[in-house]
Amino acid sequence: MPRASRKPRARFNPQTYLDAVGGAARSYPSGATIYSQGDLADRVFYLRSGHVKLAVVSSRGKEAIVGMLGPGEFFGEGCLAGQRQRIGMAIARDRVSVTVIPRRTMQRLLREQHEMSDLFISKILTRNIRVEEDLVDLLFNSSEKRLARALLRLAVYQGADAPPMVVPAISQETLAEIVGTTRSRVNVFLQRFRQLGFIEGRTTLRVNASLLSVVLADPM
Amino acid sequence: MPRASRKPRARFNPQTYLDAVGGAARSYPSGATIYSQGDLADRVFYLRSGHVKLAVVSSRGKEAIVGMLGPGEFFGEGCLAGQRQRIGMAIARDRVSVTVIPRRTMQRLLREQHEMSDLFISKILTRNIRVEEDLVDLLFNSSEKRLARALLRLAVYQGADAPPMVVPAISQETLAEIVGTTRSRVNVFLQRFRQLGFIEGRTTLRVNASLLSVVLADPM
DNA sequence: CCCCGGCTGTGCACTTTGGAACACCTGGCG
DNA sequence: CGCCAGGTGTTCCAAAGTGCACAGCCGGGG
Repeated sequence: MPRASRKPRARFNPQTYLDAVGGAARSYPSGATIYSQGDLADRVFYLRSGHVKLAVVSSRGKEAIVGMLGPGEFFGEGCLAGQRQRIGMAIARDRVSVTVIPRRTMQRLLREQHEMSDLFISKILTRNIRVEEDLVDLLFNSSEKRLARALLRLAVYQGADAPPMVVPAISQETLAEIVGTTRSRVNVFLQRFRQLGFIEGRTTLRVNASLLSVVLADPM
Repeated sequence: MPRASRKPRARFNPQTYLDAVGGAARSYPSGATIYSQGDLADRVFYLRSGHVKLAVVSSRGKEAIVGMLGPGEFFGEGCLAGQRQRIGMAIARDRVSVTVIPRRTMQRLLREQHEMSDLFISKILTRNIRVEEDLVDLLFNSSEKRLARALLRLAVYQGADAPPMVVPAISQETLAEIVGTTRSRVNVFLQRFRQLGFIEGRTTLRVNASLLSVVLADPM
């Protein structure tokens, strides 16, 4: 193989390798639980299509969202670091299809396929950075700013023409869990943003990114 | 080499490999800044001895501690995921010696040395889990519980005889930054813990682990 | 021996947040 | 057509947390 080329991983499809080692395809309907807290942790998942939320529930019922993943991401990788049980749960947010790789297979794959391990490391590091960002966000910013940040992150660029980005329908309840606060609070802030013209619409809301980011800049 | 043996990484010294690729040794006095926010991110550090704190400062001066590292850990690895600038700072907490590896060298090393990449992945995943724990801790628990948790984590087992573990001298200010609250608050809780007999001593404080963990179990 | 800086002990006013309660809308379904 | 479920708009109060101010303690250096 031409591994002397300068950027060998410009387009690399991990699926090929995962299939080659016999990774099992599986799919879940929206809302299905892929694994839950306490389950045996002995495989890694590769998210082929759809979206997955990673959440943890506290002893007193509250739920916190620690990650929202899209296609091409890995999850359940804690087992590679010696974790025996899942410390959180993975829930399908829409129709999801994954490839399941047993722990040892994944370990072997990471050793034997450079590109695979490159990709994996880079994904993990990126997730790591993301979680750290969330941590400092939580430490530094008020719920209002965190909500603004979350909205900006959730918003997707809708074609080249429309500047107002759009947040794919999400309940205030879920927003609250992402931001780490209560629904009533989210509601109040959303209202405020609406009145200031930062967002509009009810279920799927349109976001004026440049306006909304004013909230973040604001001293307090 | 006998790589057929079942547990090849039982004792694996990464330092050998780091030296082999020309990793530069460097050392810092206590309190020195290893890198700071905004610096060019083009190398990875391997912590040979001493302790390092990873912190982020907000636009309004507050400082948050996102990690406390000990010997054998990597840091500054964000650059492997395409980060151009350091998003936080690394400070030596005592006399520290590190090995510095340029980004590309590290990437090559990770591809070519299985054990290296095994080790690295496992370290990164562990850190990841740790940060996620902190995140949910912050979301679920009150400052009091977080402080209790932090104390338990900081405490080190002092020889086989003495059940009371010991927290290596640390200022209330730093504790506050770790826990994510204010010093006055930390002070109050420490006082409370003292009165309940959970801890004793002033500068380096002795911790009664089993008693202190009562705080964590407590409903509220 | 005294002063100074750094850490600790404490009180207090002000803000933010959580949690719960209640009315309202809207779409689906019998 | 009326009911129900699930999400939304709104309000309120007590609990938790922040920021600040000020006093005390303690060790080291002039």
